[in-house]
Amino acid sequence: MRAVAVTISDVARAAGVSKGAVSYALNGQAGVSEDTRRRILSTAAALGWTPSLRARSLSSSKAYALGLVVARDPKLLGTDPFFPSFIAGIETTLADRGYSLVLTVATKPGAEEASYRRLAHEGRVDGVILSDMRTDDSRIALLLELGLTAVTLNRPNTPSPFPAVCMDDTEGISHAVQHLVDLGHTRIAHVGGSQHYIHGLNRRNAWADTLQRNGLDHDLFIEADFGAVEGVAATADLLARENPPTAIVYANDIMATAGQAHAQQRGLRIPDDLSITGYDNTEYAQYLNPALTSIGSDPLLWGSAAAQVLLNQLGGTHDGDDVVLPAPGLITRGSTAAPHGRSTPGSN
Amino acid sequence: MRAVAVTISDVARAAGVSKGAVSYALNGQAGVSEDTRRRILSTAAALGWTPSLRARSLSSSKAYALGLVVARDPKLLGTDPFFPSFIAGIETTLADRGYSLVLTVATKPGAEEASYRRLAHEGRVDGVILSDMRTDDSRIALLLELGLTAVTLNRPNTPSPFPAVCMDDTEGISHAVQHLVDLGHTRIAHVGGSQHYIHGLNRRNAWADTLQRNGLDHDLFIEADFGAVEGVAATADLLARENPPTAIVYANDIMATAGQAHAQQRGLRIPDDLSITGYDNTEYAQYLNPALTSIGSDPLLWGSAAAQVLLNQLGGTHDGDDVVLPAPGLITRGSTAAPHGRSTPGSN
DNA sequence: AGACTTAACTAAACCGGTTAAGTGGCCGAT
DNA sequence: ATCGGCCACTTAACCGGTTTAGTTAAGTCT
Repeated sequence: MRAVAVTISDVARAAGVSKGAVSYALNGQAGVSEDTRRRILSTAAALGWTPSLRARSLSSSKAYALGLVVARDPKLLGTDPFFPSFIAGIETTLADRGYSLVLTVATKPGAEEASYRRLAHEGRVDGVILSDMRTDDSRIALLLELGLTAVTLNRPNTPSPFPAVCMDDTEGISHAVQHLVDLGHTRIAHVGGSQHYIHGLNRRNAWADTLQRNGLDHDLFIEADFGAVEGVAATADLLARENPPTAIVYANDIMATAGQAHAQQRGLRIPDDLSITGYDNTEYAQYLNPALTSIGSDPLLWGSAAAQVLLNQLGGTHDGDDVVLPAPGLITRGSTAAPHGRSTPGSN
Repeated sequence: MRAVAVTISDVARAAGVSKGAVSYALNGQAGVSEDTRRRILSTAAALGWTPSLRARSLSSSKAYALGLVVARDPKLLGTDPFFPSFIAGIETTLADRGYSLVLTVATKPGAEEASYRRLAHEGRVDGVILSDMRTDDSRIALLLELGLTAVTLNRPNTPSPFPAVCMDDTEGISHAVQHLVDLGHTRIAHVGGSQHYIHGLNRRNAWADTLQRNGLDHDLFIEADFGAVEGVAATADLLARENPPTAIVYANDIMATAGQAHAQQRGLRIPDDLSITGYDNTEYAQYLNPALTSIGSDPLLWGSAAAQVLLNQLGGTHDGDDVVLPAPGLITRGSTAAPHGRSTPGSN
């Protein structure tokens, strides 16, 4: 077998110093001369020593890990392309800094709070990343109670002591709506996500504001849950109205995809009879028939940035400001066109 | 502030015993009488004491965590609905047993091995779950070298000392092919996933075997990478042939979706001119136009079972046998029908 | 030259558990 | 009665780091 384990004592002995000196040298603290530090570090390297994470954890009361609690209805879990990429982004930052990610999935209502409590109580993590912010999000108070540091994705609507990493939802939706208006649409509906989510709310507001700026009504709104089933129901509701929309802006690609299929089954041609836009620019969006106009966010970047801010916050080197990432842009594809095949008016 | 921390010493003092006795009582070991054990445990409960994970980790050389390394091309990461549900399944088992999941995402070639090495070297985890088994999978030797325990999803093709949790791929594909044969198809192609994966290989073999059993050729095979882009390319290749297939069995829903859209853009009607089947039964599959016939696996169950087996293995209570889960079944939808609108022949 | 800092270390306590080794009391066997 | 053995504990070492409280030698000030 290989050398079982080389400890700080082995290094100290080999370098002819005390354990304490090795610790100082390792952590870049005062207490050893530059010469000695170099000597210690080189003998450490020669012995192939790395400090034990566990021992370090115990004596320094740190976990060297971050937590992410994903709260999702089991049905919606597999559909969202956000998390895998987001997590990959987190990893790119963490791996470099010797941190790990502890992931928890909460599929039942009470499980989310329990997860945070457990992570904090067991000391599994030093901080958590809060995604899917909700209005009056109870997690902020919870984390304060638990003494966990955090970073939030976008700024919550309640006072929060935690830094936020922001990626604006509204710009993309505004572009989508304006794009439809420019094409000549006047009855533009919105199938939103749950309005308990800040981003659900933001997207709706951006839709409404842009319509208002163009002097159009924003009464064609239906709230759904970001899932395909409710996306279909909302679409059915809208299309059954006396004066149905000629375009629907969906809050994500899943609902848009489901809505598009439903409209087609009803005999509508897309985009001629109905224009459709999504959000997320999922991989399959471009392979739908017709390909889906969507808004392409960057979860990888978001994850990487969030992890960085949180680590800096933990290290005390964060300046306290929110970090603002570039807003996702509109990707125009075949699912949007002028209503009833009319050509684009000269606006824009 | 709340009580800072109650330690084993506090409990020992309160119960009038030594630290050791408390430890014995906690871990159900011999060394204390039943009466004393109860007394200790009840004072522990009264004080709200839970043993420190960190201290325990250090002295018992265990991490109380499992690892999962997801190796994926960044482009394919968001598309696969498998992992979120799979992870949720793992969680359901872990949470009950006080374990946590450390997740790593490896997007670059060398990163996967580095991840395993890091998890082992830092002692972050006690064992790992190996998914996406490959032929001659180098991870098995790697984990043996690193001294990590593991469980594999399906049995690898090389000797492996680790227990496997199996969910048969071949049955679903056989059903799909037989279903198409029964509808009257004779030229049934397969767009497979990467043949480096055992499940890519299995699905291809199941397709070929079923055709052979029905006296049909199995020469219409193209290997792709489970991604949409290569799915389209493979479809284009097949449809451009002199004698194109009337049905295509894809190795997953993403490629099937992309292939379907491509065929439709070429002017083919589905299912009349071309039948299509997928694999995974993704959420959006039923909302495609037409809805996609697919094979519905159960990642949640798989994750939960895998975690259970691994924990038992770690605890020494696993019997060493592989666990076999029910094989996923075929879900028939609108994307499959008799070729050229002919009615189903009388078979089956 | 003596008092006082300060740099560069060492020794030992500490984090909060587990566990090997030791101790006293009770029991049955000789 | 006495010895061995076992039960129910206690004591203390240990896991591998961090950190506080010394200690020593050299330098500074007056």
